[in-house]
Amino acid sequence: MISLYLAEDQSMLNSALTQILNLEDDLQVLGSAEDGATAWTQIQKLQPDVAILDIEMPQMTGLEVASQIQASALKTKVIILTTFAQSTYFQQAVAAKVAGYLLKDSPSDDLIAVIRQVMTGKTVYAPELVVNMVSAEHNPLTDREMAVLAEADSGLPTKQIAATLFLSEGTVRNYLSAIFSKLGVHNRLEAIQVAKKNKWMR
Amino acid sequence: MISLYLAEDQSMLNSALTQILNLEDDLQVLGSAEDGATAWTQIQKLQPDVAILDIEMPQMTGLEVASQIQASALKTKVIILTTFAQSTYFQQAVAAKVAGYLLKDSPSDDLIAVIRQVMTGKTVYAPELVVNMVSAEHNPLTDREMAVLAEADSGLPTKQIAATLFLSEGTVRNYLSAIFSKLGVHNRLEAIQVAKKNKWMR
DNA sequence: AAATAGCTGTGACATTTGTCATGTTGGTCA
DNA sequence: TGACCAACATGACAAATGTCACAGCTATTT
Repeated sequence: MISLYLAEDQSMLNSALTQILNLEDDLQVLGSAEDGATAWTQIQKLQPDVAILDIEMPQMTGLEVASQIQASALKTKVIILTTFAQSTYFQQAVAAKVAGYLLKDSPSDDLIAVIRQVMTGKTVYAPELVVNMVSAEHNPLTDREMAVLAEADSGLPTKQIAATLFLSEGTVRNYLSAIFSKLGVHNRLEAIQVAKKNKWMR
Repeated sequence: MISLYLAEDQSMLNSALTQILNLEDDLQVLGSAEDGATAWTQIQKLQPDVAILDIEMPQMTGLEVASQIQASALKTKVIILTTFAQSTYFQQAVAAKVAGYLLKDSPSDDLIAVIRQVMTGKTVYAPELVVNMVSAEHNPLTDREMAVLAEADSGLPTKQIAATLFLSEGTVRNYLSAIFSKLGVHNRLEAIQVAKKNKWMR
């Protein structure tokens, strides 16, 4: 019997998955949560064989919970279950040594299959991710440039950006100009869009 | 026996719901799709008692499918199942005379309950929506202003906006200026953010 | 030691953006 | 009919933004 814990903040999916997982003879859901913090507390208490974690949840992300599990050397194996194939998320997940990474864009039977596989010691990643990894454009912007762009994203004018980052206005304009030429655009709005499309910022 | 059709583009949820709905003695899922277009074709063919539709789907949104169903005078009742409580979506759904509007932020048992209720002729809306409706800020921008803002959102400079909307540059700047003063901001980026936060645009 | 890359700055300039006053036209509503 | 508002426009001005060239400083790499 494989014991499970499920953390997923979308109630509809949470309850539906809990039910179908419990239908399997060899699977048992010990509990479920709709936010990361309660999930982490419960996981420590229940010590399930496998924790199925969504990434974007209130209070604590699934990735944070995964890191905690790893840091505490629990025997619990982690499967990340998320919507998007963002390579940054995936990289963090690999860093936290998760046993599986599955997209919500796969049928529920896949989840069941993955659960059984990780219990045999295998590591299972959604194939979409590996493809995405290699083809992912790498961010040409420097840390400082990203910082400036992030401020610009909140709609601040040059003066405010300069103030919050302790730079001169000229420098901020220079950074923005450099960003534009690197990204092949001519204004802040477009630059932000390109950066978001490439998942360099959210 | 109540016959159902399910349109939901997230496979995980689609397959999980299909399974648990089929577990109920009085419910039967005739089929399911992951995009609006196939859903609409299938619904015409199968004529289910109830169609459960996600809104954001490839090819055709759930709201479009709902309108088609209404226009064709099918006996199929529609339940919209979606993530966010956006009042614009909700209003469109009401306009399309849907029988139910449920958030994914409710457990799957609620869905089952709602299915049975709409079959008795009731109309069921998630309570969160009614609350949201009254408290929702209404959009102070005119149609034309919205059109300009939409173009601005794609990062186009004034000249391009003017060209695509067949306006003079001055008019475009005027509209933007009017928008800013209505929204209490001073640049495009902020205006777009306010508009999106208030769900006036996506 | 030299080359490279990132970080910071200045100054000057052209262009774009935002503001304001003002006007015409057409539709709606009391 | 008169008041009002949306749509569209011009012109003029101030402010913000974007571009370019140039330069000094500090790490890191070769």
